[in-house]
Amino acid sequence: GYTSEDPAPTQYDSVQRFAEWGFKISPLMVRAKSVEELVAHYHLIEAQRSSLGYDIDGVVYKIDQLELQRRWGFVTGEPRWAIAHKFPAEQAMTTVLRIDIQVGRTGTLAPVARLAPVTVGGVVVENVTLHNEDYIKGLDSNGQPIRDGYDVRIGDTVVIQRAGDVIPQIVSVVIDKRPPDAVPYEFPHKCPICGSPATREINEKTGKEDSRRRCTGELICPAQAVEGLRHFVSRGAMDIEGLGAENIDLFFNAGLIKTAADIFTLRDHRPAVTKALAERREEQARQREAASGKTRKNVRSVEERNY
DNA sequence: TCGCAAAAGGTCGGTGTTAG
DNA sequence: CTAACACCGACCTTTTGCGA
Repeated sequence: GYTSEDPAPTQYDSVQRFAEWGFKISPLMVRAKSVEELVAHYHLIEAQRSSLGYDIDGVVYKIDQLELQRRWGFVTGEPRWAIAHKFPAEQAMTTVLRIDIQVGRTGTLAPVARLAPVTVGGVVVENVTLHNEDYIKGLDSNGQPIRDGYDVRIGDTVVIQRAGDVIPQIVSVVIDKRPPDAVPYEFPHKCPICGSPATREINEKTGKEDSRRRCTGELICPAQAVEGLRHFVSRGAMDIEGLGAENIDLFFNAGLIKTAADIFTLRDHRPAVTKALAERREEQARQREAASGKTRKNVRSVEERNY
């Protein structure tokens, strides 16, 4: 919000003023004088977490003096005068069913692990990004081992968490549960969409191999074409309302849009556009019909298995 | 015109990369 | 070391389109 002047010279006293004005404030906020006091209070709140009646994922430490907050300012959109101390993320165990490769706008082959559905932190997680070829092997971008150096294989039992309580992430591989017939994942050297060679470029200056393998098909690759179109209409680019990723897919598959220029002559193909939209609605109606009745029960039974 | 459902838009916070 | 940015999955809000 906006204030014409500070309610008080400090964070703590400002919030106390809010209380005087009738706002509800958290009774758990304290003013600490040392790191030891901060950490002690973190553990105090952690102990009360489950009985609070609302969800929290940690605590935030802030510089009390508002003048100092202004002086310290921000770096990359993040304040230098406040930092979150999060509680350990909830973890869950599940298995890797498959590894799919997605092809992005720039041709990047992005591996995604499909998981047996598992509830973590209140949501059902079925996918987790594997980032790149080396990440699957158990190496970070500097060649250092991650997950104790274990690779991820189809059939593996893995521990996942939602990093920052948001993004699914594989924490570790339960090596004792690896099926005896599990084999190392072979990262494709051909684009799964267009079949063109997928290569890792060498950085000219550093001589280092790019961590990403990319499809060399460029314009002939449908995946790159569609992703390029999605990017073109996205908020960060042309920001075309009503023409999102779903509709780009529909119109591309119907042959109505092949390049960005085709978007601007869509009006000349009104009957075909209407037909494509109608067909999608019918297809969705069929799927709803087929799924009705059993979907919810299935989802619930999957959740129960997790416990 | 209204109510409903689906689609689209927007956001979050991690990882990972490149450029300078 | 900083800055900028792509990417990812899930959730919530807003908009759109349909049938009554």
